[in-house]
Amino acid sequence: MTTASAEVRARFSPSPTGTPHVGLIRTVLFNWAFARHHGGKLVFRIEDTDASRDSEESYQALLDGLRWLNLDWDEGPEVGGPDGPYRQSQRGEVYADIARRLLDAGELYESFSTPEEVEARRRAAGQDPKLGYDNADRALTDEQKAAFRAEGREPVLRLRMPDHDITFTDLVRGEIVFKPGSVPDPVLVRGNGAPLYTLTNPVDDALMRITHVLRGEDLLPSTPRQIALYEALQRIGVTTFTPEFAHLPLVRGEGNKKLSKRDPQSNLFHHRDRGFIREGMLNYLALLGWSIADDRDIFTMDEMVAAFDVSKVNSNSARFDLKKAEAINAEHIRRLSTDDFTERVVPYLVTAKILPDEPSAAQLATLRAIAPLVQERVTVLSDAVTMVRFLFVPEEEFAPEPEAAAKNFDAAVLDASIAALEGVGEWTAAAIEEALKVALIDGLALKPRKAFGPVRVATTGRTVSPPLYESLELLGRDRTLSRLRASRS
RNA sequence: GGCGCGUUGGUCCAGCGGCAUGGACACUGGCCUCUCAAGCCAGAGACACGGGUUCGAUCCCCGUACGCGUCACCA
Repeated sequence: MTTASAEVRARFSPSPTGTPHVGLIRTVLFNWAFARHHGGKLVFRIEDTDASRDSEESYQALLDGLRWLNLDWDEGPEVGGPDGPYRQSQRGEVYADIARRLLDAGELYESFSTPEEVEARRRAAGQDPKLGYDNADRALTDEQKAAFRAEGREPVLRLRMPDHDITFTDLVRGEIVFKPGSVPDPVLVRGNGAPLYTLTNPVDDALMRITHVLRGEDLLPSTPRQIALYEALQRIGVTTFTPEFAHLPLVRGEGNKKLSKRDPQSNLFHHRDRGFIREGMLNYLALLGWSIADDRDIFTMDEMVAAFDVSKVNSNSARFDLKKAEAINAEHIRRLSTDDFTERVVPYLVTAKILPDEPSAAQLATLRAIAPLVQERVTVLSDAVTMVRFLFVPEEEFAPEPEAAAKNFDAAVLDASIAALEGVGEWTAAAIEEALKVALIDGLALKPRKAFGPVRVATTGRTVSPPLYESLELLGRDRTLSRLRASRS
């Protein structure tokens, strides 16, 4: 195994099936941070060799997700590069050529055994059929092959695994050894000539001169056969080195299993739709197997890039914890400027029909005014919907939550509030506060909780709202008074 | 079952030979307070087990248990 050139070249090579999974995005993020940290290149390649599972929608969703997160790549779809095309479905001739050369060199051999035959042989020998292929076709004679062909059988192409230990130093886990015989000769090309992942993935990594492969731990058992292929590719002159490997911890869900694609929490867009912001999502994902310091877990992507060290990645699996993710997200939301927050929250209000598709300048001004008070009260952007609804809802549609009204309405308090607010001169939060305190705390000798509860429910409709005086100022005198009066009828 | 990886509070991440441990989330109590948050203070809570190496092991080695991954003409 010789060393690579100095430039770091990392890659991510997803298969476009389904919707982007947070575990996949975590892996992309680590590759991205690794490449950026080392000033190297990040290659993006699409592994769409299984037409029955891959889809264009999934491919577009992948691009959408990565663009949302601002995870950029140096070579790949849409940006091009020297080693394209970057979709494996368009690289058929590359794989056919290499497979032919490997076969000619004796690295691959034709195998005619069906899975049923392999299983039968295992059973006949008293072995566990789960042991898999038994390498029985390694030494087929030309006559035997001709006989199989005469039966109409099409051979698969298998890689001849070496009979020595395969040892490599995983950047996360250290030295890992696989003994000869523990990995059966894998199929690289189907009977119909179609190349499989087992061929295309290492071949493309070799052709794209990838120096570091950071991927999920679930791929650790497939590493020995890939290293064996690399060694074969070196013997036929396709590449000169074997990349380094780093197997990142799995992302688990509730229970202990790998976070399932069926679980909504695994869906990146589910979180985006709820109002995770990219800064929060990325920060949380980074924590799944890595930490920036022992006393800090809020950071920016610039900080992550500066600090990222793949050898510091934890080797045990991580659990996706929504509560922690939300806490991290909330912290990043609070760090946004008021304008930025306002801008980002608008689409969520539009989706919820709180604002029209084209909000008016007045509506945006109101939103911006309430924004700082909302900003520190949300964990995801969609939380803002219920907090600001009272300011934008058409007056005829406004109605306090029945339960809150039943519990909080108090005729004496509401009457006193109406009288006090009618007398307010300039309609400001400070004046409103003064008037209500004089009337309710001093006048009726009420505890603050008892005093303001009815006013809050009558005007905002809910028992929980942004701070009351500021809310009323923004609501305006007319709507405040009419809602208070309505609560008395 | 074979192969491989892992095991520090409920969860995530630190500590990797020298006082049983530090931070975050969650939880509990308190302060603040017009509600809810935010903020501040306090509290509870962990080194899977057994051997070995060592003056000394959470840390190094071996074993056991448990968990997980993987064993396709999917990726």
